[in-house]
Amino acid sequence: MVVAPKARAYELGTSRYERIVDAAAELFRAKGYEGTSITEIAEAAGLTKGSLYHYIHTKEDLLYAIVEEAHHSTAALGEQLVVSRADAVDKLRMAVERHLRGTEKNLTKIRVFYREFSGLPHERFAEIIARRDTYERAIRDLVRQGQDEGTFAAHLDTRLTAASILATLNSVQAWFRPDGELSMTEVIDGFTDLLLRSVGVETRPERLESRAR
Amino acid sequence: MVVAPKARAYELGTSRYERIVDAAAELFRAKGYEGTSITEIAEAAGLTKGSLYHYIHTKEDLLYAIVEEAHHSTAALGEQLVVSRADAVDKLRMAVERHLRGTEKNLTKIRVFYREFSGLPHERFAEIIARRDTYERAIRDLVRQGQDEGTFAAHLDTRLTAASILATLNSVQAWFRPDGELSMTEVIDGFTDLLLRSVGVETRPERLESRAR
Amino acid sequence: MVVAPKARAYELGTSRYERIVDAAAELFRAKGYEGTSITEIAEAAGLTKGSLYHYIHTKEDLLYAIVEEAHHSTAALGEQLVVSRADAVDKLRMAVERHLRGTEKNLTKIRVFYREFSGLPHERFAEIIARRDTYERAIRDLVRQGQDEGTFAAHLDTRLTAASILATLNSVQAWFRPDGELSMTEVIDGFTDLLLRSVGVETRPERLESRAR
Amino acid sequence: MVVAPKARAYELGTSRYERIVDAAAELFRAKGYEGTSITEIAEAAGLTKGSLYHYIHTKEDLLYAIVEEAHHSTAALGEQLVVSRADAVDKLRMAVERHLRGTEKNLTKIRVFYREFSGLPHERFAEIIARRDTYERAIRDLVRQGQDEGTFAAHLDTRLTAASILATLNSVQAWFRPDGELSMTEVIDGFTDLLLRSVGVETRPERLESRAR
DNA sequence: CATGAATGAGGGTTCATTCAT
DNA sequence: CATGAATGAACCCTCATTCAT
Repeated sequence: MVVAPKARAYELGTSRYERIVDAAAELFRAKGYEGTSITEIAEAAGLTKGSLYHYIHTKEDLLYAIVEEAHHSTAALGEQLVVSRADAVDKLRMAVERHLRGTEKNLTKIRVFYREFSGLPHERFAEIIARRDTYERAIRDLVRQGQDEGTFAAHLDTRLTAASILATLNSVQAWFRPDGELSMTEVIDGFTDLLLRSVGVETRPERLESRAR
Repeated sequence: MVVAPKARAYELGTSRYERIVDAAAELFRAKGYEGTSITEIAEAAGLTKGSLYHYIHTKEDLLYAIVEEAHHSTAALGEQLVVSRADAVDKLRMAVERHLRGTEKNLTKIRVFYREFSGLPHERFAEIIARRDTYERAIRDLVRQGQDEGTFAAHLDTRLTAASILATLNSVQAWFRPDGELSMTEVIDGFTDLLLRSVGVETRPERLESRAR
Repeated sequence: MVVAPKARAYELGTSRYERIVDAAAELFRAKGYEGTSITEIAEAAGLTKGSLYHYIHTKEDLLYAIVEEAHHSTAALGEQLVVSRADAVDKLRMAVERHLRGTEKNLTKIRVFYREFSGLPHERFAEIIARRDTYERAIRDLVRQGQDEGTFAAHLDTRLTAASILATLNSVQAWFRPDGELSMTEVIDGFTDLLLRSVGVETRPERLESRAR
Repeated sequence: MVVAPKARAYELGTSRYERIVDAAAELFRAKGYEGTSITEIAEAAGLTKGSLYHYIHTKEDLLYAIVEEAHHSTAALGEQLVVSRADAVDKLRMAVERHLRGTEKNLTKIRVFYREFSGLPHERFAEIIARRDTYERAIRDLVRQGQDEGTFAAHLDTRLTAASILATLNSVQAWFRPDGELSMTEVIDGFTDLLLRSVGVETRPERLESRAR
């Protein structure tokens, strides 16, 4: 029933509402949705439990808001791939780059999403699945385009290939740390290299002799 | 504290205890650990709530039992890779085959594991992470071995490469359906092909012209 | 409803039933009646929970049996005081001696009694109170007898005096340890001395100058 | 862990929190701690079970609060005896008076204390024992002082004498009734008389002939 | 807007007791 | 006699949500 956050919440820059959502995201990531109590969220956001309900209708609203924000970027990416005129190789490069930059930007919320999305109520869950399918289809189309253009191996099964690409990209949220040893740029370069080669595109020939692992 | 299931449970073929664990696994997969009540598990297993406690000490025990079973096969795989004398290409084939056959065999429990493992208490969680690290290291060693043998591209970063391989293999539990369009054999073949090529091994040259997607 | 232990239980020397009651007494003393589970009692007596019920009808039966044994000696003592022809001073000596020897002999069960008797169901509780009142009346009569004989101070309130005597005697179960520094003989001597003097009987005149504390 | 009642509870005169503690004390006295359910306490205090938990963290907290209040007065008494300059006879008079006035004032809570203190968790129990030991030592010192001053019989064992005094004083909670035949003043006078004489102090000589039982 | 109080449904767990084998 | 299995009632506690002030 209650879907949208209350009106006024969107208006201010870093509004109280955003502070609440961010606090909830951090807690949900660390302790899970069910493992986090409304009281904890209120405390983390600097209000009391009662006051919190001036900004939300339901605990689930918070989860929805987080999931929504987590998907904003990815959702757009699928559409861009479809309308783009680039060749498949460039599209794949673009997909890796944008997908992982999105991951970098919304890391916490995306991690919450991966942790909790299977617990979402049916309607929400279906919505998510639908978006994911759209995105996956865009990747499949990309593979087929590459095969048509002759740059991707012709024998590839598009479903498996898309699954492999998405699995690799989606896995990053689980282990990437902003202050870790690997920068996101390195991840993007490395994965682009691996994924292109996996579909049969010769890449980085110049480095093949010169560089070590 | 209480970790082991009560003794007698293990003895019979498909004992009552196993029925309970299976029922719990199915429910946890569908509704999540927190979303499943002890009463539901008891009903699904054909007992009353009180009777259930003859077989378990705690709801968490059930989750542990499931997670444990989910990991039995994978844990062994890592060690086998380390001691094997095969070359890196064969090892990678073996890893894909065994990993995914394990996924096929314990599908429900592995799905529960992926859904719930981030909510495990610290000690358990650390244990899981340790096992995963061991496995990941085995894969990294495999990649390095391939580079040493000259069959894998020398420029690969072993961490990213291992991450990509594992991401691909681990993703299967999320979408594979025993009665789906793709058989596990097809998945194994397709992923072996993609992963070998991603690390720079020329594969299936004969099919490159002949077969379509 | 169920009051008596099952018939056969009484027959053997140190029967299984007695072992059970003793085990229960020790546990009740240490953990309380409510804090002790039937399973623990069964284990301590070397049977399983199910088997235990061949010897008892109810957990409460065990408590009753313990309380009963705890009172056997004291109950008799009251009657003996009433029928005795001794003078009040000797009667008081006798009461202290017998009461505390009874405490020494049934220490564990008496401690259980003092710990749990206020939780007994009404009927049982009333029974206990009745016995206690009888005993107390015997002590009051003793005091009055002493006053009539001219050996006890005439101004004493018999109720308060009896209360004080009983309080002193009943307190021993709480702190006496068979392996402690004080032997029961020393306790008996010390309390006899104190109580006699409290009622106005000159005692131990010979030691008054010679001995230190 | 959680020991203190929630903050606001202390502020008002007869606050809701106090009403709850009083209700719990009355129930614990009548039915025992284990025998009283949280629901009953809530009902007796005029709230629902859920609301009760705004004021307490745990059922045990209620018991602690009661035990604490029960000990406030007695704890102080021990210290006063130690620092007092009075002679032993006056100190004993003071001890009886103050101890029993404390009993009178906190009768219900003290009765709960005596009924339940053996079931307290170790840490709490040890705390109580420590306080009791301190108090007992103060009484022993009082006896020794009396012996040094020459007013108490020299041969008394201080441990037994203190035990007897405390047993007498502590027994009052078990049978004293505010609306009973004996007033607390009478109890105090009677016990003072008995206890003084028990330690060898001649008392009430004038009444010896004049008054009857 | 803010909040402390109140609620009620539900959850996991314990345990004395019964009973078929 | 012995026992493992089963039961069901009760218990303590948590928590999202509502509401009067």
